[in-house]
Amino acid sequence: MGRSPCCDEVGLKKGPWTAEEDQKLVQCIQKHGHGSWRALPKLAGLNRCGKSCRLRWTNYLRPDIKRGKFSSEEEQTILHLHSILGNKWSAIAAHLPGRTDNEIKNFWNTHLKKKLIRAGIDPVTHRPRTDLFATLPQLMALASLGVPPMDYRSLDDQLRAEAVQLANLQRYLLQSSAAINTSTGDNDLGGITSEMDPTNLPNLQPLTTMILSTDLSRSPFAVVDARTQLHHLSEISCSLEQSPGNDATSIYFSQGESKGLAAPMVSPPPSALPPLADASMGSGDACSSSIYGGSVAANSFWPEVLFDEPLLAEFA
DNA sequence: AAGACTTACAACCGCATATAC
DNA sequence: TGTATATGCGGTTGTAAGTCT
Repeated sequence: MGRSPCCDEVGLKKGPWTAEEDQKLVQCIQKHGHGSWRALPKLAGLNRCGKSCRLRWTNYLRPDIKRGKFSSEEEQTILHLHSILGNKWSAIAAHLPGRTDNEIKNFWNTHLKKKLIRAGIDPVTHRPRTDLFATLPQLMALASLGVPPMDYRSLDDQLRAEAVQLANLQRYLLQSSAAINTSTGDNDLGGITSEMDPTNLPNLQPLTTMILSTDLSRSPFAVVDARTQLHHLSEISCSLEQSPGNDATSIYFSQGESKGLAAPMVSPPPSALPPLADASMGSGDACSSSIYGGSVAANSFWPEVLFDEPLLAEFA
């Protein structure tokens, strides 16, 4: 075991390759192949280590490398494969002819990762970012009305109750946002308390408690998704566009049903709820849809990732 | 025009695994 | 079977080019 001593040799050149070095390397590989990368530099007359030569060849000089911008199809493929394989760049590259793992990795780090983050999606899990939700208790502290008793007799009951609470929270946050927009134009929720009519605020204390105590790892994705979606609402500074049916509860239950959860028995009247966030702000259906190429259920926040069974088996 | 900042990507580093002896 | 070496991989860095102020 241990590290290769291949690059420990002193006096070897590092840094960018010159055209002359490239030419030497290409000619040597065309003539002798690359049976041993360690032996190759000497053979080619290069003052480089074998590792550097291998990298230069595989990432840049190989004749079958496809250069230029990634097509939208390639982008979709990378997103899809990354959702399954994670940062297995070489495995992803194997499904994209002509693209190197290094190139895909760079494309991911400079474009796709940022795109997902802007959309409120965790680039690691490909799920809505739950870390954003960490600040919700502070928001919740703004709504400090009475606490009604809640009796969670079963998980389903708990989920239903939570859905109602989430819907209330959504309404509250949207009201907050609207109040801020009209009064100050500011998006800082820290200043909303005096702007709000307390009689319109839902009772949010049970949800605060639930947020702090719930084990998210055992919660259905739907709960996490709905919570995250609601958190995004706290960041709204743009105008809110009417979009019937996109309330928290419908999101919650459309996801819940897809995960095999019980159908809802309680649902707030959609007409009573304000609309969901404007897609242009970088969260919600439209944005996710544009990222994932349209594989988004009509009334759900999160796109259904289409897992490729043979591929999964391959990497199981 | 120039400095600050951002973006893109080539290249390096070090760890993990495969292979040779 | 154990150890040394070679190779591959993923994370990170350095820097040139582009953009903004």
